[in-house]
Amino acid sequence: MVRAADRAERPARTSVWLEGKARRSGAARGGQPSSLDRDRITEVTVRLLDAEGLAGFSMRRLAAELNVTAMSVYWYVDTKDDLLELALDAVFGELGLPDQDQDPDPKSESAGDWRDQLRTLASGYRDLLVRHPWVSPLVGTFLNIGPNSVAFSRTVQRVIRRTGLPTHGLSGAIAAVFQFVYGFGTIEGHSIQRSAAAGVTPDEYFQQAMSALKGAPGLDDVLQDSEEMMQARGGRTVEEMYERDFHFALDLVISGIEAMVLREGQ
Amino acid sequence: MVRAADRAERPARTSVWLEGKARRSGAARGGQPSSLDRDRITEVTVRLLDAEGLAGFSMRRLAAELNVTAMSVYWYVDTKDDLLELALDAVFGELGLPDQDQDPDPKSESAGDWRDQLRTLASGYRDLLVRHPWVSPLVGTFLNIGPNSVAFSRTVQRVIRRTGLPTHGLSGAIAAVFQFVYGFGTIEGHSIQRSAAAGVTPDEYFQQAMSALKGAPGLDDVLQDSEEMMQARGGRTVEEMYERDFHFALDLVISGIEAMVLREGQ
DNA sequence: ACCTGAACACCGTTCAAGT
DNA sequence: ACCTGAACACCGTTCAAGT
Repeated sequence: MVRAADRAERPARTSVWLEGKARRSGAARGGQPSSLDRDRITEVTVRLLDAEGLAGFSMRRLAAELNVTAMSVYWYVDTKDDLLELALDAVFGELGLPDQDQDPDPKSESAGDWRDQLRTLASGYRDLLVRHPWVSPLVGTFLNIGPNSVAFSRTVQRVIRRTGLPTHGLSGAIAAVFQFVYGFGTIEGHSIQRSAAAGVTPDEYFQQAMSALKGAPGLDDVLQDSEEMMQARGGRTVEEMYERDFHFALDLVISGIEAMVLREGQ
Repeated sequence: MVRAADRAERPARTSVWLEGKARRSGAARGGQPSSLDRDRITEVTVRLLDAEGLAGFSMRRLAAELNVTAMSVYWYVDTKDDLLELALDAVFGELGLPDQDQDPDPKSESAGDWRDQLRTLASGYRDLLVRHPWVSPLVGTFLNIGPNSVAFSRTVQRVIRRTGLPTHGLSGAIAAVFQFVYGFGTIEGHSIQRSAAAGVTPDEYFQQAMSALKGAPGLDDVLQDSEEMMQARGGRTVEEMYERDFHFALDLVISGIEAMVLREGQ
């Protein structure tokens, strides 16, 4: 935590993206390119985070992976948080957003249905959170002003404007969709991570958890309710259940947007 | 992270709540009560987490606060994670849920409107996440089967059943509401925490961030869009903006539930 | 039954020094 | 310009020992 003394000494860190200016980027001199640069460091960081999780990642572990001493990385990056911010924005680049200047007229028919576009963006974000479970805590921690996160926000805003919602409802609607996806993807990612850490499939883990809970006092009726809901959902695997819930909830939110458009329309 | 070797040695930790049985609880012998017990340890843990944040909390720091050596706590708790699970469930007890056996008939008029009940639960959960920003990462990490979290889930299920949704849509609707609240409260809590760490009010922090971003290339138009949306929202403080967005989004999701009820009704 | 002290294997980061 | 080594002030947890 930040204590008063720390605060007096230096301004609180805001973001890597608000740094002095372009950082040394390898291959500076005439010789062969240096083995290290921000891109390579970021790339290996993402790989390690995927493999070991946020808690398992350390500067020393990273340095070892780069065949370099622990402190070398600090030449390219001021703090571990800077590095995590870089990794975070890097994976936002995986999202594959639609070309942004194409179709400048939001009302044209060829612009495509906002519902489909919203579904694509939401699914992409969900997949990102599930593929990289360390993304979720970082999204909560940092300012998210890297180029790729900004491109994502920009795209989200553009699509939400197409709904026909009044301006005062835009940010609320964005929250309803993407904070839902954030929460959903976070929990789904953690659950997959947990079963992987236990060395079993999600389905096996689910069965184990269920039978472990069977014995616990006061939980039996909750379990019964859950099983009832699971039966009704009809999914045969855990993954299928997540899939059905996600799409039902997304349809629900989209219907909510349509209702708000009608309500505030006239 | 868990490596293969660790896995072979012992079964993966699941939850404090699935432990052998009741733990030593102070005042065991005839003399004056021991200074330590799980309740007191949990209480101090919550206080420290509130004050220092999840990153600032440590077993050694906790022991110091309890005027005890670092290892004493391990008599009452197996791991730090156990302790965090206890703290997590403890704050879920702050939610003040409606009495659960009252009004057993879900169709009776006096049961109250599910919309109001949903709003109460959602607001309570949001406040919890904002008041204790360390709750959010823990909700994502653990199984959430402590008595108070279970009571919360149970209440949520009961209210959602009153909407009239078909059974196969219940879990999706729960996700649409409470994963949204989870995401929203997480981000809101972090933003308040960030400004507090920087020693300024949320409004001051917001101004600072805005002017810092003014210089950054490629962000100007995003800023302009954001300012436009803020104008339209009409909130005068950051807190007011969060408030408006939250309630707009919640209304939106509730409208979505109503739409799904109608759609699947006949 | 409860608590301690020393130790192990880690952290992020600073700082002076090397090439 | 880039990298190293030693050091500082921390971690969670184990283990043998005390009372």
